[in-house]
Amino acid sequence: MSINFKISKKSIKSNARLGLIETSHGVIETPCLVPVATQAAVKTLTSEEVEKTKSQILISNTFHLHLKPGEKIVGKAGGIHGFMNWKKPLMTDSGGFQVFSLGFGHDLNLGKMINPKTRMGSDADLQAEIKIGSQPKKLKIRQDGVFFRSPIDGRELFIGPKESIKIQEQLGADIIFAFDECTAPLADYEYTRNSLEKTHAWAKICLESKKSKQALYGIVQGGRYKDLRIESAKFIGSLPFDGFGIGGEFGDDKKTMSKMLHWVIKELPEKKPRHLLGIGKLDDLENIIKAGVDTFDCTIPTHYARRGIAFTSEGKLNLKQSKFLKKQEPLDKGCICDVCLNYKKDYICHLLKAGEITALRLITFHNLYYFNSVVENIRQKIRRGEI
RNA sequence: GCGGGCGUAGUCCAGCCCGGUUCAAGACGCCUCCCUGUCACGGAGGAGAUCGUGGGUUCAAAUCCCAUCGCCCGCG
Repeated sequence: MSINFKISKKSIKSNARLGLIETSHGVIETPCLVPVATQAAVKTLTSEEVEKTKSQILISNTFHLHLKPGEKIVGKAGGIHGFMNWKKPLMTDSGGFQVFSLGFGHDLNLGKMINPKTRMGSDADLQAEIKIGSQPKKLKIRQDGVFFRSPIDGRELFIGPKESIKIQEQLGADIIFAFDECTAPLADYEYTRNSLEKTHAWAKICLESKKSKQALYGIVQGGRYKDLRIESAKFIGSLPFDGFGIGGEFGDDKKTMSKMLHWVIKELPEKKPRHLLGIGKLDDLENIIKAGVDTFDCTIPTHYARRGIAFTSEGKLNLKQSKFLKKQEPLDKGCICDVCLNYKKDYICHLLKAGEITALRLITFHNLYYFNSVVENIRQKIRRGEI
């Protein structure tokens, strides 16, 4: 079966809504965080442990699994579900983000958000705008798809909409995404428009080439340009997708993000689920949900955990700081996750300083549980009509 | 007792032989910040030594000389 989306409540104070996404691997309560399992693993945790963090669905990556171990291996193992022993729903990202991250993102050393503090490039890079006709150094973006260079052995490989769908069909996630070009934040208007046209053409090809019963989400792009965002949302929204991803950049502050999401979400069909790709700092969650986002994936809880950062009701804590060696208290006083019930900051700080990977496991577990709890609370607030 | 080696930031150590744009480099550690469709052990920045001690040579010494203390290795 594909998926079935039911909206159980719509807020009158915002665009927030409560819903259920039914899949053949179970039901997801939305709004919902989608932890990232790029290579068919939430880094540091087993699938059983991830389940204990109240995670409902994971997102894996087409590009990475295609390279290693290859979709045939995963397919023979019963798809990603069987391969990683994850019994709940799954998504796969299409590889579209890698068009950006391995392309201009790599060249200009930038992330999806422009953050001048961390831009390490030369002044020329800082000024650079990506103009129409320009190509990333390591890959070729063509009308029919993208020539990548394998980060593993350097060989060239081609992924376009057909290829991405075919791979995703073998990977077997419940929800798959159309192949897109995630536009770089420094792309100028003309580049973004041109890129958008490719993403739109690819969206149609993805719909046409899909043979499975997996749910397929189209992806809205358009960069920071209002007319392009609206145009993209109207176009992608008019196609018979099962849901919609919203990709690309969203400014670097909450107001901009909300504003940009409103442009898009207003144009998308009310009755289909919306997934915000790659967004989800703790501070973003309530905003994006109020804007009408149903699901969103983000590496923040897991990635930051591996840098020793724990998210708590007191904010984010850098557990590597020596002061935590003196704290005999859980990461978060109010948290009832296995880690907070059993371990204290002093021990986790020690493990980090000693380079023990157990520290990363404990923080990853807590962060996921904490994020999922925060989202659960937001669902409660919507249910009670508070937001 | 004799001969040899060593003594530079919290740690390991570069520089000394050809004394002056290195009055001090690097690594680890420490501190702060950064990381939004993934990158465990990453990026940026910062604090920290006046070079064992005393004296001498010189315009100028961590770098040369003398003495002294401490440690190490051989020989007695």
